Amino acid sequence: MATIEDVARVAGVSRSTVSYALSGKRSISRATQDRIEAAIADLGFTVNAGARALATSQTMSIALLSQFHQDEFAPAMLQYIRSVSDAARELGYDVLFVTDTDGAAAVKRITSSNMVDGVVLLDVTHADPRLGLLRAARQPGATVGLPGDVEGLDIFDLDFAESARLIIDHLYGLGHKEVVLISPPEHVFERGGAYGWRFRDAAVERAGGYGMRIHTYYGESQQPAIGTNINSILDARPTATALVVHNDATIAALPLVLMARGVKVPEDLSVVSLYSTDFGRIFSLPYTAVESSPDVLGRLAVEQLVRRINDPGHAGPAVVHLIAPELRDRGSTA
Amino acid sequence: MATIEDVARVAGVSRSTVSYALSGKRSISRATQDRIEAAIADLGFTVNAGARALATSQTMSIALLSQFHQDEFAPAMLQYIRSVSDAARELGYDVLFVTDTDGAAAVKRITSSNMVDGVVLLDVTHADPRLGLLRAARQPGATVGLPGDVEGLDIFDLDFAESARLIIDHLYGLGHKEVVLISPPEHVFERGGAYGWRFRDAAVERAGGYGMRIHTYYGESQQPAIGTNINSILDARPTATALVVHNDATIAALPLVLMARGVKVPEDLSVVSLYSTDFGRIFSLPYTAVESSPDVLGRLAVEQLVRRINDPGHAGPAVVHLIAPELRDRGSTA
DNA sequence: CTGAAAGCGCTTACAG
DNA sequence: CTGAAAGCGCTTACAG
Repeated sequence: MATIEDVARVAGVSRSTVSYALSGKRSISRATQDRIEAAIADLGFTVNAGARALATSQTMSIALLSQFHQDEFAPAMLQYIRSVSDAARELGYDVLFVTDTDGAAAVKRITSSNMVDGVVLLDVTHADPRLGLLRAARQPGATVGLPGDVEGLDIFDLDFAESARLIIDHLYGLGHKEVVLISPPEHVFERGGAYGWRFRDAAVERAGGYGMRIHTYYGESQQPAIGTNINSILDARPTATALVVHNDATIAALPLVLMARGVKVPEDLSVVSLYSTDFGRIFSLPYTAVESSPDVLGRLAVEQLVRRINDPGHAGPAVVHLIAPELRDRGSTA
Repeated sequence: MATIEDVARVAGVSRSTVSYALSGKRSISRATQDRIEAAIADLGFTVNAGARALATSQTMSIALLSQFHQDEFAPAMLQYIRSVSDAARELGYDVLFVTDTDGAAAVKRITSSNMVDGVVLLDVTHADPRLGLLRAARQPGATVGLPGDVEGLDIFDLDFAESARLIIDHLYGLGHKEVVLISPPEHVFERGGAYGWRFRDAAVERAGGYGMRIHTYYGESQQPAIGTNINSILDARPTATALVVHNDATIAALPLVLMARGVKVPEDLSVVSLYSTDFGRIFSLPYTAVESSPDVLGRLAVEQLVRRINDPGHAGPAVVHLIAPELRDRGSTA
């Protein structure tokens, strides 16, 4: 493998001159520059990333920590992973993808061994054990997901409370008086999946303010329980005119269940949900829904993280950015 | 950040002794060992991964290259990514997750800058442009997916031809005489997605040998084209008694389409497909299918890659491992 | 059982 | 415009 030393020798200059020619951090004569470039091409030289990282204390990599919970529905996850990965590359960073079961230990391992310049946390829970270790790390951290304590990290998430209000407002505007809400599985709540109760509590409060009746249920995460669950909920609430689904696995299974029951949307039942356009396409979902914007969230987190990496201290106080929900009307409400 | 130098000073020994205490590569007296461990704990020392990599020429990372084609159905992908990531961690390797649009350039960048000890390629096509660069790299490479030229790399894939035969045999055994096959989208074939024709050609040949009629069609990759496509195919072949689906997006949408048509499985139509158990669960698919085993494939690729990393030259000639298909009977054929 | 020193491949003040 | 040298934080022959 050619090193900078080899390039220097072939070009007849010093190592430092080659290094500066590479970085452009000082001016080099035309002739020297040309000889160096020729030598680089001849030798097929590429900078050794590890050596550069050691010398500069910059790895040009960020870690992406993802967790795979059994009670979570995987298809939505890949969109966050992709958006983080794409955004990172655009900004010149590589991505260390970390899926260790023990996320807290992974944060410690990755940060203390200096493998990355920053960390993005996905699937953040209310009292996420990874947060403390990330705050203690010398690298900056950003999360997708709003934890209970936002201190010292840049937080990005959809505004789930506002999403719920937007949906209730929409249904109220259409004259609905009795609504059913299917939330994430109970396990998600127990685990501290705050998006579950942020959405539900806001929906209940807003509906109450309008004098609407709202019945809330936990959803399931696995078939065949999902189908059984939907059916028993609909059986129990025959007078409800609208169904709000805040649960990926449930909304994915809904078209089939409703067709089997002979329920027409929106004639017999209005349906509103929360998912990304891509997710909707994957599952052929025809429902009006709040856009969950995984692409936007992943990108925002990475951009802010890179800002902190490049300008520690000057990037301002920690940010909590809840993006405003948008309702995509697909005609499933009436 | 504490360095090995700090640990040495606090413990009152030399850097080399600390290093050996860490690696266990030479024996250390009990007393010295204890002092070193105490110093490490006091200082919260962790080895700097980059410095170690520079000194040992081992990064303890592998690259995972994934491509996101528009005509491919994303949900299946995450399972390969997960299995590679999990297997790598179990073997002590971290994973650099690379999703650059230009995969060939990414292979070059990652390998020539020495960021990883080996490379796993996902979504490999017949004449994949990444292969040449990976062969030219000094790091070993493994693929999930069978390319046209298998030279110099370890290849892992499902035996799609045998999968097709298994399915045709199964249908023939049940007395079917006319079968429809929906393949991956035409774009996948054009792009060199060899699994498409390996499956189809074997199915056609085997069916021909049995005197069965088989009608082959390309599937679609996006709604609403998927539904339209399925309906027009079924309309065109009313006398076919079995449907073989080798297409993720199509099989995911099939239950709804069949229910809408009032087609009962297996009474009116037998259905056989090819997907993983997890995939089937996500889409609530009730069909008999060949297990695609993403978890097994990802793991095999990583294990072989690590074998090569640890024992270059002695790990034997390049391997082409096509795993034998298994049919999971879920009662969707008669 | 332990230490001093060279080396991994870069970058960057310091000097001229 | 360019070079010699120190330093990033480790590992590992070489010596004793």
